[in-house]
Amino acid sequence: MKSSTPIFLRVAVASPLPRHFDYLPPKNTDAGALMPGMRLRVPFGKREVIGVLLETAAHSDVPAPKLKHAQAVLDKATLIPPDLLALARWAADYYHYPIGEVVSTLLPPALRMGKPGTGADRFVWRLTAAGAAAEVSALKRAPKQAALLRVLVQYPVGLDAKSLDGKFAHWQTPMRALRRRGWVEKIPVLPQTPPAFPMAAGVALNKAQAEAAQEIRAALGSFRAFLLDGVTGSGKTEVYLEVMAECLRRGSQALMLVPEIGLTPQLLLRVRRRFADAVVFHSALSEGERLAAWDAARSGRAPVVIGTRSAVFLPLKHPGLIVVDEEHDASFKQQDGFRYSARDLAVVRAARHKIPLVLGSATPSLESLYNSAQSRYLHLSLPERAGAARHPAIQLLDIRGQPLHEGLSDPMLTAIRRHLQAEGQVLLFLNRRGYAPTVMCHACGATLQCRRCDARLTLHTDRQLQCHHCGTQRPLPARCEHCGAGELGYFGFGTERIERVLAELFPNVGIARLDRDSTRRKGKLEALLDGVQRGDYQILVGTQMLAKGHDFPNVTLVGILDADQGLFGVDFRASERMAQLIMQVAGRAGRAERPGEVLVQTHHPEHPLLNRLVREGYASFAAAALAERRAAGLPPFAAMALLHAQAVTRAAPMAFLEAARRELAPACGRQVQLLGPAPAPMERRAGRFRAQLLLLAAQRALLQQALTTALPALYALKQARRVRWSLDVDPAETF
DNA sequence: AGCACGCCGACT
DNA sequence: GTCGGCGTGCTC
Repeated sequence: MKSSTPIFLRVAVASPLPRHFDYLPPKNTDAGALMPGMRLRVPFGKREVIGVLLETAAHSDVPAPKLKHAQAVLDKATLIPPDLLALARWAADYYHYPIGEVVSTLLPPALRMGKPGTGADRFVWRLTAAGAAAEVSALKRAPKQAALLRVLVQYPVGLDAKSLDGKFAHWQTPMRALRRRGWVEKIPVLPQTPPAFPMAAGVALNKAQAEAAQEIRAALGSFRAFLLDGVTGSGKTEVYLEVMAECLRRGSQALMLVPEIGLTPQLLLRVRRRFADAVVFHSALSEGERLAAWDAARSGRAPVVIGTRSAVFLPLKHPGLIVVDEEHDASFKQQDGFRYSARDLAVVRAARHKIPLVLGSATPSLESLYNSAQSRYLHLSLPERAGAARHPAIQLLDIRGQPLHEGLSDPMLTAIRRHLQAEGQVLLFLNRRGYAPTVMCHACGATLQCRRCDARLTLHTDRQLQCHHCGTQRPLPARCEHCGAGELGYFGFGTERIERVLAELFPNVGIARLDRDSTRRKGKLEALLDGVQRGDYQILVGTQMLAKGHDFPNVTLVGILDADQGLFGVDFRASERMAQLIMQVAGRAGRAERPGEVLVQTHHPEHPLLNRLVREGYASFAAAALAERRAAGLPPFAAMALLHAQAVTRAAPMAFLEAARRELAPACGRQVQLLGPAPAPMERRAGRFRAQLLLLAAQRALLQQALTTALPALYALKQARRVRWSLDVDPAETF
């Protein structure tokens, strides 16, 4: 039946334009069958692109002559479920990012490019009563139909497309013929609540774990956010698994988000051991694997999905629970393009689904601690370590004026010897890879600089100079490029240098170095970790790679070689990061019955925050750090946004931001502070000059309002054309 | 983003 | 004489 009222399609088109585009329905299409979340092929300028239908509307603001017809509908049913589409629209608003790009990031690449959704379980074909009674001999002149009929007879419940593909080369045409005869019917399969996912029994929980699990379990079926706070080894994972199991028993799916580096074989093994059908989702999957995982989540076939940041956008047929493990981890925040926080979106998503959310961490972000204090989250603590191990004692080593042997103080070396003699393993943490971060000419004092960045080059043991900011490499020159003298000295320490020194000091001890360089080759990380477990190595030297995800049960001494880096960073979150890193690394020690020892080398043993951390623990540190944030009017006590610009010329970013400030100022009023513009602390990076403008407001709504008001004008600025600019709402780093 | 149009420099 | 540099404009 044709309707006389025109229908307009609001379509999200992947383009950097912050709006949707209106179209007329495709010709010869029943517009009533168009559902939000379907993909459309639409003409866009001079080309054809894939768009996603956001909604249909009875009117359009676009002048009629401009409106074009969509070309075709690519999906028979809604591809992106309405709840997810709504989340995308919310996120596009919140992050002030173009809706087309946001919707595009929801889709796995295969679907983005217009390939058909797998749809394997959406329809089955089965014989009708007439078909079952039919004589195959009546199909003598249609052997393909006859063969198909013989197959279908064996499957009274029907076969889906995937099964048919496996049994029959070109079944579509004969199948259509059989349907015309009325012998076969095509039935949509309503993905029913998965009746019983196979699930192994869990381990017995201790009292604190059981209580935490009980609190969360009781919230299933409603929205409630929990901050599950427990030191390394306190058994957060068992609590997650227990609640996930209950979620599955109720026929719902559980989504678990983990940091990029946290998706370790160890964790996967634990999850898979409990839930054999758990599906993994991360950006390293192939196109086909991503599509399969996406579809498994969407159809409800996947009881558990475990994935990194982007998994927060997976469609879920029966959402029941979201878990964010290591919620403080920086990798939940996308750092380019659509700069969303998967952790924050998980909270929003759980609230919209009316399901519980669990944020877990041994070192919660100050944001989450603040939200707990405000009673927005329920704070659950797992106080002690599971098993017998005690929390390791942390001790500061004052290295001011102390002799250092290539970065290692006497007390540190003594402790290393002592623990090695006691047959313990030693873990040394230094968040700087390479051999030496500075190469300086002894004759003229010039340092070797990256040509594309305002940064010094790091020397590596292969005598290559590497820029850790843009990745460029060049060989170490024989003489100074400035004065021609051949007196280049190497200053500072990286993991490679520490490794070499230790090899000289402890010639008979196995040393493993774990950093991005030593684990670049596939399988190398696993091999090193296996070696550590087997006891091939007694000393581990490494970067933050050591802090995350891996257990080192025989490590009894943890040495943090340089705690000072984080104390005076330019970013207001530097001390929070350093505290989290120290606690995470410290947590690697003493997993077994042996108590661990943690030594922290510092030039600032009297630093108040560092002292709080070491003497009283992370919670005390966090309270002090939060008090500082409050006094300074910084997040989480204020809402922040960062307007960032970069260009090959020095002037363009500043010119754009000056103009942006003029546009923003009236919208900001006195309630929203504008700070800057100012060149970024490292102004030039990878050949581009960078600058930024900071927006700060006591109330988030005011900040959002100012951005919403002024942003269209920013897109229209002529200075915008000369730069690459981006807006970062809730920036994780202020550069 | 992509794609086209448009106006000024060094080459088959 | 043209090929092509990137400034400018536009996408329902």
